[in-house]
Amino acid sequence: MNFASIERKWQRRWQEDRVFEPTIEEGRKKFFLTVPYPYMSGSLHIGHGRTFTMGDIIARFKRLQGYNVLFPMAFHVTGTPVLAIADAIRVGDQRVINLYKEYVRIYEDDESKVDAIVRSFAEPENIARYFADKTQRDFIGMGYSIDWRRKFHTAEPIYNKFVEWQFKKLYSLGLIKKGEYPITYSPMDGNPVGEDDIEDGDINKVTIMEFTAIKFEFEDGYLVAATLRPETIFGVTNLWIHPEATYCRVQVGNEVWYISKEAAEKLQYQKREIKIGECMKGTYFVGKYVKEPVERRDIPVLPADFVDPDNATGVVYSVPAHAPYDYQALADIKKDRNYLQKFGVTPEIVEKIEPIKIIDIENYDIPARDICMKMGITNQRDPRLEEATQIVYKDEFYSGILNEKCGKFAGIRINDIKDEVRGWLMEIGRADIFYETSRKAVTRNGHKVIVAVIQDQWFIDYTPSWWKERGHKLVDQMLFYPAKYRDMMHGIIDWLEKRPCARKRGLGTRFPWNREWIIESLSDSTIYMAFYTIAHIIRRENIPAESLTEEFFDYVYLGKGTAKDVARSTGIKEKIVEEMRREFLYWYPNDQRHTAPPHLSNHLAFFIMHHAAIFPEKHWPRGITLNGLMIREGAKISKSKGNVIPLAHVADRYGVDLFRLYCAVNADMDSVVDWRESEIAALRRRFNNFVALMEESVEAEPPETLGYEDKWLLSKFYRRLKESTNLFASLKIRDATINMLFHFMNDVKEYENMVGPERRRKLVRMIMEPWLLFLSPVIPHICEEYWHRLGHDTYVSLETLPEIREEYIDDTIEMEKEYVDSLLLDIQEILRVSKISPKDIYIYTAEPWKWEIFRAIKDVSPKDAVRTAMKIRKDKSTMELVKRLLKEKMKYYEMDEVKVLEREKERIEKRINATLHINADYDPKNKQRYALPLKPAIYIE
RNA sequence: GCAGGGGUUACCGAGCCAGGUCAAAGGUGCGGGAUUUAGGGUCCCGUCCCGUAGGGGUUCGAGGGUUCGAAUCCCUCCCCCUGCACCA
Repeated sequence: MNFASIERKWQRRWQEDRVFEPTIEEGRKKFFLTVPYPYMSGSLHIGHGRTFTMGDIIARFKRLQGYNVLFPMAFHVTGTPVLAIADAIRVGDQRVINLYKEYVRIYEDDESKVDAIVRSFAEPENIARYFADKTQRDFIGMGYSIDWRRKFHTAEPIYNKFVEWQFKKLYSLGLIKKGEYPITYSPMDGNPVGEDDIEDGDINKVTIMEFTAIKFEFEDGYLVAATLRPETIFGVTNLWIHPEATYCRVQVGNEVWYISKEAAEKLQYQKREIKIGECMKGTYFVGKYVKEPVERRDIPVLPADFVDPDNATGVVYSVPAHAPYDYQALADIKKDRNYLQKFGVTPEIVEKIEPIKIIDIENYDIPARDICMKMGITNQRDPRLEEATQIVYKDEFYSGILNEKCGKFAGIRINDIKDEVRGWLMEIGRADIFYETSRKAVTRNGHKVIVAVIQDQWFIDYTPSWWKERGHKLVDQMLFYPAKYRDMMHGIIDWLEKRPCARKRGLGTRFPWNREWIIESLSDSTIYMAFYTIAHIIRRENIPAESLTEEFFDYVYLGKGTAKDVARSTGIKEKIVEEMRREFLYWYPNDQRHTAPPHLSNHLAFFIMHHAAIFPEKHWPRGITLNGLMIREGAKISKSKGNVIPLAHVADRYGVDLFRLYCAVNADMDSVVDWRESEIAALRRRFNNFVALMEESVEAEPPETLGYEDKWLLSKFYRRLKESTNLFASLKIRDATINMLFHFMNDVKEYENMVGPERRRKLVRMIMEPWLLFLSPVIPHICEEYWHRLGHDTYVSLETLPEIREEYIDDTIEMEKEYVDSLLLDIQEILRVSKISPKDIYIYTAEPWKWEIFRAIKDVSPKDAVRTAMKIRKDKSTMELVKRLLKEKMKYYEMDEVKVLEREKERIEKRINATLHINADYDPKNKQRYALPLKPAIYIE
């Protein structure tokens, strides 16, 4: 059977018949499901596929439940990556060109065509358009039930107008602010740089460190040392400076700072009014004295090689009691008198320096000294000093307490005091902030990356309490699955502060109040689900972007003003304006947003907050569901690992239904699913078995009368159908599918063993329709195929859930089967252990009095069971019976054991190949006395 | 560091939130058998240890505790994974 062609056939027919293009039907319940649109910097792979697949499975299940389902999709192109790719291709970056050729080859065979297409990618629009087009094809090829009429991409003018509207709403609520902000920046390029622009930025992230720059009085100004541990200022004994590095006199506002040349250059990008004056070698400072800011003690400036002029200010202050580097440098210098003399420093200056201990901590005396001795470090160039620093820092941070040398901060834990010390130093004008990158970084072009402070950065200010309150309220009202994410979302909302919302580069929407800025990509995709409700009408009517004014959106989304006025001012027909308003009112709110957990702290938080700010409560989103990521053979899927499988290859290499089934079944929604070839093979076998069952029954006639075994299978089927319907409805898609597919297929196997394949064909035919219906959300193509081969001319994709035929669910029949099965198991175990080859098997059922006792104690607590039983039949054997019933944990069920055994006699005999004797008088080992109700005694010869 | 998640019988992976019916689903692998089976298919049985009668023993990262009873609840410890903003 060629699954790929079956899949394509149904996908084509769904498209042709516009099966997934819902229209509003007043009075019919609707369900509006969204999955975040993918970013179009390349083609998608199976890892992305999991989320869209789960979304589609949910959409399809909701249709089965009778909802009018809208499941739209669009494409995200906002931001710098697409732009950066276009730039790289334009300048002939071979690495990028090859990567994109790989992408394009997924879809094109002709190599010259590949070349041409990739060349066209020099224009970013072309990248967006090409991959949007191909991704749509991929999605159709995955069988997703998407309404494509509503698609758009985020650089389109009509979308820009929508985003502008959103920002105007936020602005009028006072949520758009302007201020300073530090970012990573390339002075050579004159641009901010993001992760994508930095060499190895994705592997080794560059973050921004906030150093405290502490000013030590020196000559006409300050020698400025930078630190990440401002609280150690109380223990300063000297400064370190690199003797060979260049330092400059810098005018900072009305102050004079002495810092390294590199630092001075960085400072130009961090502060206004910086003037770099004359420069000098580090030796100029060596041997001189500065005043520390707390007690204004004079401390010396000493030379040290470990100082990096290209890190922070290039000046370091020394706290030998607590910093292993400082301790060791001091020790080295004390040992090497010649070194000092080279710089004209008298050794006595150094001799006098003793560590000043300012932090009390258990198990340490002088922490820096202790750790150096413990680790055997004897030289300031020892690389283990880094580790030593980490250890001391960690211990001090968690359990260290500032001692009496620390003035008003004495007695406080480091943990709690860091920022306060800095605040205090800044207040008294002795400290400032100096930003530095967390590691040395260069752009992909090899240009240096520094931290710059943007002076007029636009922010969205998430701090207003009214806004957070609304956000929390929204979160409380919505469904979260898995539920644990609700608490997390509350935490995220609390944590949100100001967020830059515009950049100078990239594709997207221009900032309404300053056209030089582009609205940043996560800020432009917060409430766009609303845009889906009208996008197809905008297209159908060819409405120009200029008509999509603030007034227009105010009416359509918020009901402000009148359609008539909007029509007059925009030139859109009043009827059409009304239609869009109706469409929005019908579909909104977004009932469920399905995505993956990485979106939680960014996109989903903004999604919630922006809805909370802009829309009335009745249009707040109703639910968020999340599935875990997909990995492959235990490893993360990534281009750099070379283990990517494009979505476009799924159909041919695996089969779409198989992929969907894997997504549904191979892991719980919230855990990681591992795409492993060995598991796929196993799943394929079982999927094929299912298909074979269908194939063998599609032409069969259902049975005319029902026997005991038939009733058993029907009971199993409808019981599982009932369970699985509930499981699915509560989003336990995995459990529902396993139950309905694998567990039930095992039932069918069992059934076939009892009745043979002919009968099985007939019986399966009887339940084929409900079975196909139920499985259709997960494996829609094969279900559609057999649905039609059964003669239906509707689409299984538009059907409703099968009826649960309660009349077939039969406890008695199932219990009787379990009874016989457990008897068989017992017999087989005896045979295995005793190694007898049986000729005759004697079964002794429990005597009536045992049943009487069983009945009597079925609802009695174990404690009172014996007493209750003894009232009925005062005998030692009664007590023994009760004890055994309790021990075996026998569950009460009324049954005529003999009748069942007589009925099943032949089957049991066939199964174990021996003659069965029921309650015969022959009982040489006196076994009957061991018989329990529902657990007969057995004797074998 | 902060936050979240996890460690289950050869492997993957359920169960644990609502403690007992859990030696612990299902699959894979492995062993045995069946099928007029010859290449991987399907079906049955077994797969922690012991056991010539359906039974017993020891397990669910380590160590404690609560309970008549814990893989499941509480505490401590060890190990692993993910996210932490201006980036889509």
